[in-house]
Amino acid sequence: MSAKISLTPKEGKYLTFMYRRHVEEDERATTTILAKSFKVNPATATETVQKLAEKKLVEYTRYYGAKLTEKGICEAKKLLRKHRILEVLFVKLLRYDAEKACEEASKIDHYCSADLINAICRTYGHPDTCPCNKEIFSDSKCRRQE
Amino acid sequence: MSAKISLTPKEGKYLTFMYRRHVEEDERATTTILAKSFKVNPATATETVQKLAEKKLVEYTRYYGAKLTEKGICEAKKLLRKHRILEVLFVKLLRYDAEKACEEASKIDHYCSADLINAICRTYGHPDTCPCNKEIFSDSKCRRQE
DNA sequence: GTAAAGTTTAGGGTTTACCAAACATTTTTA
DNA sequence: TAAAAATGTTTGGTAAACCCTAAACTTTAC
Repeated sequence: MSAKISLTPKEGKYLTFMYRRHVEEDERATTTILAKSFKVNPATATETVQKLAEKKLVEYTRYYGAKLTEKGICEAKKLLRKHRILEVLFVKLLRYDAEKACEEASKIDHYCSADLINAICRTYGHPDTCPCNKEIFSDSKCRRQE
Repeated sequence: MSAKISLTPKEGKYLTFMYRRHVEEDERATTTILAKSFKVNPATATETVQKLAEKKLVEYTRYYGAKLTEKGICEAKKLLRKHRILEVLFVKLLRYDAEKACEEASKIDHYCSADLINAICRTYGHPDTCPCNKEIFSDSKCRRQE
């Protein structure tokens, strides 16, 4: 049993943002980039990254930047799964366009239980990509409970 | 233009709880009842009710209890609409039972935009009751944007 | 090697949501 | 009806989540 990780909504947003950099770009996110992206003061970004480091979700090197740990990657994937399954729901059920789907998903993804997300996932036949063609990570509990 | 009301998640829960008492029972909610329902210290319930009173959402009389104002009823209905539309979604789309649907709806109702709720409402043909047969209040913007 | 750019620290601030203990009011009941 | 019991409020905290400015420090690029 690993200690349960409790993420705040904002921490979750940082994590998913960093995941994208991590896999799509050059591996690290500087606090300045984070600060600009989230429109906050650099000091605030530093603070949040340090919180994530305390929780062992990122490896943080002062003046250099941060990089997700295995644990961080795992959490980011869980969140991205939620986000992307919600996007699928909004596009398929409500005919939202990808952008609007993303916007609405962002408002609630953090608050949705894994159970709820899995139920949606099953309903749509375990989609493997979101409306903008990004991977939807799988959850071992999802197919098992069919 | 009336000043925009900003409700915290907890305030929203209090408001909807009080709405039920207001229409289904004896019109007032004492702080003790609220404290018991939300499993908090009576002092906390008093504090929250006072916040709602400041926002003119309830009429609060010390040592007696609180009653929703027109504005409070209006806000409560907006929240209950969100909650109940989500319940419909979870029951119809995911075959959740009413209780589980309620539980999951409670986690996200506060964060869902009126737009999203209306889109779901349209998809299900403007249902007028939730899975437990309670009224789903209408939103004038919902049918208009068909 | 120094100046500019980038980053962190220190010290605050606000809001939300709690609690315990002391106090005030209302209700009950003996 | 007066005192005890139940109810409700005030006071004075705590903690977490976000956010900021200003000053100090480190890196980088000339």
